[in-house]
Amino acid sequence: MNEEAFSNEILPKYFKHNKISSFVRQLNMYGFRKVIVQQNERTIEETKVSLEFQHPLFKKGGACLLENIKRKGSTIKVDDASLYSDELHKILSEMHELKKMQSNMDARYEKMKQNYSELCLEMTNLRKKYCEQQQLFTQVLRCVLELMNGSHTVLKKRKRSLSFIPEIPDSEWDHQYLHIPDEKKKEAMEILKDGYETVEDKYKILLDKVLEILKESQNIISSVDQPSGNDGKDANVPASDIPMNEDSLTIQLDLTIPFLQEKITEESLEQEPKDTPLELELSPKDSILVEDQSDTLCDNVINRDKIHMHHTDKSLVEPNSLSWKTVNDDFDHFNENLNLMKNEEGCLLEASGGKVKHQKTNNLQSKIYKSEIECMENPQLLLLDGTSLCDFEENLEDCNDLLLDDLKNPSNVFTALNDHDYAASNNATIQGNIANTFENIIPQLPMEEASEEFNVFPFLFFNPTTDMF
Amino acid sequence: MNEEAFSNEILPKYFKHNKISSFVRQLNMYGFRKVIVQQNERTIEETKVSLEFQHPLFKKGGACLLENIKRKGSTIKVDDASLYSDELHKILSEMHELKKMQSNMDARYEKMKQNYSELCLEMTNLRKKYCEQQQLFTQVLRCVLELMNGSHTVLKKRKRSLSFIPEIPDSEWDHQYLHIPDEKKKEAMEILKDGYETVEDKYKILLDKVLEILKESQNIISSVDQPSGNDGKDANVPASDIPMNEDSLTIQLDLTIPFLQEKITEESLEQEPKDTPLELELSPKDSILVEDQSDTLCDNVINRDKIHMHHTDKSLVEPNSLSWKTVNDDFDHFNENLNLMKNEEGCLLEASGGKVKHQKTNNLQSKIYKSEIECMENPQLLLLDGTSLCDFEENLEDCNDLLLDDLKNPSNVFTALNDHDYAASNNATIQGNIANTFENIIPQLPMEEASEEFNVFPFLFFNPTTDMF
Amino acid sequence: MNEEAFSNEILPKYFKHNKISSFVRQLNMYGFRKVIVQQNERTIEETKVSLEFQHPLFKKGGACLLENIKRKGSTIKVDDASLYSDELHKILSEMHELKKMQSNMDARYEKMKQNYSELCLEMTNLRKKYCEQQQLFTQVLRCVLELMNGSHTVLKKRKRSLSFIPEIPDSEWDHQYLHIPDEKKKEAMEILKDGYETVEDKYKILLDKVLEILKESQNIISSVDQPSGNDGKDANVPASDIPMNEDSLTIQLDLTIPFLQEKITEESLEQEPKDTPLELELSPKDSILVEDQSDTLCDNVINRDKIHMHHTDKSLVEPNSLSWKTVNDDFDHFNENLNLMKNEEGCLLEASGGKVKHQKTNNLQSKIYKSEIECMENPQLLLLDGTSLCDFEENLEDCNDLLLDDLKNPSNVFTALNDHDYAASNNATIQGNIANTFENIIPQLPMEEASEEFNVFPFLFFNPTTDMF
DNA sequence: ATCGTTCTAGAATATTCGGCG
DNA sequence: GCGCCGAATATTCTAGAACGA
Repeated sequence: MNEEAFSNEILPKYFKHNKISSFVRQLNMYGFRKVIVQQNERTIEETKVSLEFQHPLFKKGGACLLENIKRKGSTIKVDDASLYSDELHKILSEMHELKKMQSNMDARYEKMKQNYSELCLEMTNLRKKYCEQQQLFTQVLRCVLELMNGSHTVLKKRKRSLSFIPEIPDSEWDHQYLHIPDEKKKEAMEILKDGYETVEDKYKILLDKVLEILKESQNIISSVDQPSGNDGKDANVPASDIPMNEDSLTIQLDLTIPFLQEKITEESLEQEPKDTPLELELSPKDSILVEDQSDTLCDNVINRDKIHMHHTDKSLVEPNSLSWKTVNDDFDHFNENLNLMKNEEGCLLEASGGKVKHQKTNNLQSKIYKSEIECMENPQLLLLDGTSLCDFEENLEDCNDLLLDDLKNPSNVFTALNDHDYAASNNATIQGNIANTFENIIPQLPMEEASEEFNVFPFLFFNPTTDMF
Repeated sequence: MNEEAFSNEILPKYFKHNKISSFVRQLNMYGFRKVIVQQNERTIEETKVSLEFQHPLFKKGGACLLENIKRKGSTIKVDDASLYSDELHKILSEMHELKKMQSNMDARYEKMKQNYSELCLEMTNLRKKYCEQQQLFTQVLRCVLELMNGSHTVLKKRKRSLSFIPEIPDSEWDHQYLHIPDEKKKEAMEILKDGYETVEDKYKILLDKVLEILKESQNIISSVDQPSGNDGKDANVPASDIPMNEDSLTIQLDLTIPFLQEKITEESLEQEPKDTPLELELSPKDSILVEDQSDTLCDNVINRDKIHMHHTDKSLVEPNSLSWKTVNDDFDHFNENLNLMKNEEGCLLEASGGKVKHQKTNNLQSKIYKSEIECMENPQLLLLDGTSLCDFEENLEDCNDLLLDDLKNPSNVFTALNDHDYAASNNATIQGNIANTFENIIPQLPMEEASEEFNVFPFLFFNPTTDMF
Repeated sequence: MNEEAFSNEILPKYFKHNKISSFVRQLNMYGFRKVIVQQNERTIEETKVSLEFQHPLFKKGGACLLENIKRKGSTIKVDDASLYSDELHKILSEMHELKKMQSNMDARYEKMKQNYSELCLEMTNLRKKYCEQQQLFTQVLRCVLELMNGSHTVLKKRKRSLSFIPEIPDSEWDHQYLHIPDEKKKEAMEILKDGYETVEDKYKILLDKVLEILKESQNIISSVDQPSGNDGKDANVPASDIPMNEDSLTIQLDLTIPFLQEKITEESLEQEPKDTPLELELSPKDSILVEDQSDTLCDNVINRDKIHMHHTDKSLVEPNSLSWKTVNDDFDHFNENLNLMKNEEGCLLEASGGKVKHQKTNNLQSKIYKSEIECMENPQLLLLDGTSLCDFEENLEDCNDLLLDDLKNPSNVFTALNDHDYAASNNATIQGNIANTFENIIPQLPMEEASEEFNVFPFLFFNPTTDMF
């Protein structure tokens, strides 16, 4: 009741202080609570000095319970704030992780896309090459077949017109080649056929002549019985009226066999020098292949590819641009028709942004205050601007457009191919992600020496650099 | 009833004030409401001093209910807490969602990457095959051309050296080939010509011999009968002035024509059995097609593919490593030069990170509470870093551009290409994306039976397993 | 100094209470702080009752400063709230960002996947084409080799049967070819050899006959001088001992030549109509190509492609459907075997939903206030349907599986094709959307007329429309 | 590391004022 | 003008925090 007396006299007996506040603090710390008495029950005087505390375990005669009166641990309250804070931090860290993962995925996606593009390039290249090869193959086949057919045709024509006189063959040949019109690519076959037919024609001519000679000889023989003098008639038949004896035949056979051997030897000798450079060129290729199996794929691939394309494209002849011309006089200027065209292209990138708007509603107050509607009600508007998610397809379309653009290029396929590769590598260099390395095997074989006198395939041109037609 | 007395005497007993308004405020705070009486029912006096409040739980004899009369308010804090809690939980759940999505995307990406790698491998394989094929083709062409050229060269050399009766054949050849234009690379033709010329050489040798024999015989005849000297004039014209008797001629013609027919017949007969196995080979293939329509695609496809690749790659001969040698003495060791080289490559993927910054503004509270600045004002800056979203399309664009470019090429990229385009457009029409369909032309022909005795192409080796060269 | 007096007399004058603690609270609330004096500087008495507070703006004569002494607002709470709110909003906005990015990535991934699938299709097509080409090439090679071999074989047979002075050349040939080792498939060479040998055979026959005739004539001559009768010894030499007269010979030649001429005429006439349509088909194609260089790529390309496909596919010869028949009599009905087959398929994607539940408990209040259960509990349910993001991989996997399946298929390429189709259809059945359409055009073209006398490539047929074999 | 002491702050309620309908 | 409420402040009790024992 007497606050001052208590603080000054009693408190120092048990505590190091004489402050009621400190004592109250300890009471609170141990769970004691102030007893609030109704003022009406007491006098104003009493009210003033009310200083009464209570504890559920602090009862008269309950000494044993006192041991359960324990000091309140600290920091329990910290839980709340720290809890929220903890959760927030957790969330924030998770968010960070998610962001990292997303950016990671983005980067990977980019790499993937780049790789995909490169693969598309590869595919396009390969398709082009395939088409070229197919064309080439087709042309070669046509040539061969036409050759076969041509010889056959010639043979037939011969039979009709020539009968005996061989002048016609010449005109026939001319006729044959000059009149073979339109089929841009039948010449090959015809040439081959002509080849056969030529020999066959000669065979027939020989037969004719032999027959003539035989007739003649028979006539002579008969003319031995009854001599006749019609030798001069057959101008086109090589006169072989000189009799042969067996020895001459033997000699000739001896001649023939060496000839074959000689021919084989010649070919062998000629072949070797050709093959040797071929081998020589192959070895660097192999070395390239070996050294290309390095780890840094990107640049290697790009550079190698460039080189490769350079090789191939520049050296490969565009079959379509070639026309077969029958050159009678001079074979030295076959190369004049070569054309090498190039086209270059680029890429374009663009990006647009987006934004997100949002609001928040707090209508909890209304829930809490029973009868009060004053509490604010904040209807929220959460605008998710999803447009940024749109327009993703455009790029793809653009991509396709580029592709189509490439195809529309009126220039030949080679140029497009090279340009393309260059652009691709360029792109790779710029964007920096090279994931895939393709092996570009670019065999290079020595160029075959053109012989002055020989037949040219109508549509085939040999590329000495790539050793390909 | 007595307002003044109440405020001055009663209120201070229970409160620290003596204001009725404060007391009313407390009444309101605890849910008490003023009882409004109709004015007409009371006197003006009564109206003035009406000071009556009521509460649903404040009833006579309902002391127990009083504990349920609770103070309103102080809810703001609680509101906040629960609100935050709610939001936190929302955020956490969303976070979970995002994590799930990301892991999902990661998995998909990994699969995609795997698929892409496989596709890369495919592409590499195909490119290698293409190169091999191209090389093979080139070598074959070279062989053929060299063959032609070789025979031609031989022929010419012969003609130049022998030049016996050479007028007609020479003029013929010259004329014929001089009209063939100026191909830079005439080797092919020369090779073919060589082949022909070989036979032609024989023909010429035969001719020579025949002429010699004829001359001899004529000499004999003339020496028998009446020696004449005008036979040697027409050196190149086979003299047929020698009469023949009917029998010999008839016999010869009979021999010749049947021979040709016989030959044809032989071929026809030989050909048929070839075709029959062709049919036989096709039928099992069809059965395979039928049975291949199994459900478990993945493993089947993979295994089959592996096997297939195994076939092809191992069986294909590396053309470059082959050199053609004309072996005169021993042909048994042609295979020693075979080399099979393989190169393998892979893909690499990498990813880099990015980040997004953003802030948010919440100024709604300020709008609601008129004059109070307590309400939070959270100026926020929401930065959408869109760059991470940018530049995604470039690669795809490039890629697709290449592809489309390829397709658009007006040049004769071949039917296959066009077919492709057609399919692509069709697909595009359906799905709106470009899906390309290629035309699959897969010719299969029966294997020819190998004859025991035949010439081997210098660079070609046949793989019995794959039925390919 | 006098605590009790102060509280009982002064405080009530200015406050509604008389408690020093309340006053101190207010002092603290307005920023006043207790002045702590060193105990050694004061007496114990002083220490006991030290009750001194200070404020930086509470100075003597500084009345004007007092207005700056402000109550510490209940701002802590607001601060907290806004802080949390801020963080929450940040988190929410970031969440939105992440979601956007994820959906973005999803979209891109889908595009990528689609592109990849298309690329896979491309790859498959190209591979198939490659195989076709390879097969074609192989077959052509086989044909050529067989041709060579065939002629050789024929020659050999001839030689064996005729063997008139041919020993040396034959042995040469034999030696040359017999020692060529074990190439399992020498048909190509044999075919070529056959070609040569055919002529060579004729040459040899001619030689034989010439020799016979010469012998005969010599015999005649000798018989003129000294008749002898040893003609019948050579059984393998066609007997030509029956004399002929000139007329019979002439007649026979007349017969022979018209036959050949007739054949030539037939071929020429037949050839031309073939070539003409070829040209006619080519010209429109070219025009199409030219006009395809328009800007609107997609549709143009598509249409062109359709047209082109029409061309190519219908005109390309299906090798499998062709069997080589040596038709001697009628070549007019080869076209009847044309077949055009197409298959279309697609893929389907679908997504299903799911949900996530979670709750959170907030019992912080209970922790703080020992006996109070005021703490709120706000169970929440947050449903996020994330399952829609699942199952994306299936498509890609299917795609790759198809591809790999295709490649691995040990069976021929046709099976791969079929499997592919099957897989595609299967896929479509499972996933239900039509994504990819394959066009399988298997063109069948008429067979070329085989001429009776002239070697036809056994498996190759020329397509005049596409100008390809 | 716990507890005690002291000062300060939190928390709930109380008082007062002003405003809105 | 009245009833009710929001808001600021006041009062009281309790708790946090720093420092020392």
